[in-house]
Amino acid sequence: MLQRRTNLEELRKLGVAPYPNRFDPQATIHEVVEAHGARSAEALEAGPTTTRTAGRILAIRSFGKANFLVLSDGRARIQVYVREDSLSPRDFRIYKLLDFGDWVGVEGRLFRTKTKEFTIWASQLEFLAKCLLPLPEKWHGLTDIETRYRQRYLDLVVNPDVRRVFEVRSRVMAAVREFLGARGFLEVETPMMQSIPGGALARPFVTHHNALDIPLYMRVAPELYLKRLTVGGVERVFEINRNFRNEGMSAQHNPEFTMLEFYQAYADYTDLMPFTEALLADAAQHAVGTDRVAYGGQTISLAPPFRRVSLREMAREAASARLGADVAPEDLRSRDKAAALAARLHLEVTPAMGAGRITAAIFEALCEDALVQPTFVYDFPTEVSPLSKQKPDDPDTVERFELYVAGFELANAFSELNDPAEQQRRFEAQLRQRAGGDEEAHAMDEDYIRALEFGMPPAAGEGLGIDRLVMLLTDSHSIRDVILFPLMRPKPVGSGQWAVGSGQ
RNA sequence: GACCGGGUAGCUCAGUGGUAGAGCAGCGCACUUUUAAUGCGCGGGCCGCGGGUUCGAUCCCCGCCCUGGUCACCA
Repeated sequence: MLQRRTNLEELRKLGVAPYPNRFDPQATIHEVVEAHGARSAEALEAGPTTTRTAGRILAIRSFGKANFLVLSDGRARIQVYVREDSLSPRDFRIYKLLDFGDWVGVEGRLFRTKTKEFTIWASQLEFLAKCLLPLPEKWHGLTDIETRYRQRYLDLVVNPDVRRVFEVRSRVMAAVREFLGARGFLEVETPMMQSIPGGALARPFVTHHNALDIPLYMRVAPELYLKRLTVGGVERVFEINRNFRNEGMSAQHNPEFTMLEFYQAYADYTDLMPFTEALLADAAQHAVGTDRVAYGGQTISLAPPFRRVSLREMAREAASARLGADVAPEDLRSRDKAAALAARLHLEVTPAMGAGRITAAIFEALCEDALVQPTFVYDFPTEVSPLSKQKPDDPDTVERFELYVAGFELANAFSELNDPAEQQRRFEAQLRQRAGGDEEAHAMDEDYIRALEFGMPPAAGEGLGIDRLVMLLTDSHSIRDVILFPLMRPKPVGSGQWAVGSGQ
């Protein structure tokens, strides 16, 4: 470390700016490799090509008069051949002061070494920035998971696969926007700070606005605002942005996560199933070039159509299988019978839980993990779906589905409840659950009721977890692997320790 | 929140109740096409923090902090 500072001072003495303001590359390293990396030694000899590029030094190999640098632009790497008699005395003195991790620009002719390595024969060297701290070791790299998340920049420097994950993520976002835009959906941004958090059953983060002296909540979902927009006549609308939920963290849960929500007027939940299939197949095709993805040693096919099963039927079958006895559909309809069934399955049931919540709990406990290939689980109990529309012939059931893939929930969609009186009753039921100790129960939102009273067209809406989709497409098994700066407990930058992540 | 594992050099990791170890990285020298370069030499540590047991603790005991995984809740 001291040596690096000494080298920086030596550069200054040479009149070399250790942090110059700009450099003019002709091409990125990635572009140079793309354009010329396949050319043979003879071809490079016959048609000499000079290039000018820049990157971070990932290796220095010195052999007396023959010296090699490996530069990276974060996407590709290229070797640079440095010899004293090809450079000006100034540039060679710069070379002697380089450290692993420094940023440099080079200009030179492309060729292949005796070992066929594609290489730039440096004729000019520009110093671009000093790396004062040692980078992780080149062979084992950076494997400490905590440091990888806290100091993602080091992870990106040393682990090339990490860059790929975030390139996939970027393409997923672009493909989703393109898909929806092409179908007439308007992208909007709605409040992330809300005075009444709503649209999902979850505990919010609380903050405070000083000038208004009011509490504000970080949104748990954009749902109620997007539906207000359908009231306003925006027939197709979507938002991709962060939601915040003040709950536990796990391999599938980060306190802030990115969700796509979209709403389509005049449609119901059955319309969204083929729509979702097409959206996912398209996103996969654009992001990774295939709709068959490897995940945890299994192959998951995102090719339509996906399997469809009713939630009650799945819960009933799974309970029957677990108990080795036939469970009748009625056993999930009455509260007493459902509670007795849950007890036999060793599931915890609170007094506030009705037959619907118990059925959902049975499904989650027994069925979720087994849903590896994409599966639409449809027809949820009304009790766990305060914003969904009931089936015309069955008021205890709503028109709702969740899409499960690889054992986790990827999307949640339903025919939107647009009857203000019924919505009022649902909110009141939620308030009773809240009074019964359920902190995730939905709050009353009178302005939302009023909006519905102005008339919301029939519509179907869906939320889709972008982080989880990226996990699926990149074979990532922790949500932290697809979020650049996942939340970490703040940690001081101690002696010898590196810096902190987003928890700072 | 519960359970299991981890915290030793910049990085990756060994290790022991009695002066703290390796590889890589760093520094010096040699070397004109190497690529985990090689060879020789040299530096480098509150062994997570606090207490206890002990003549003596990095090691044993207790507590705490941080962290990875699993489970519970959630998308």
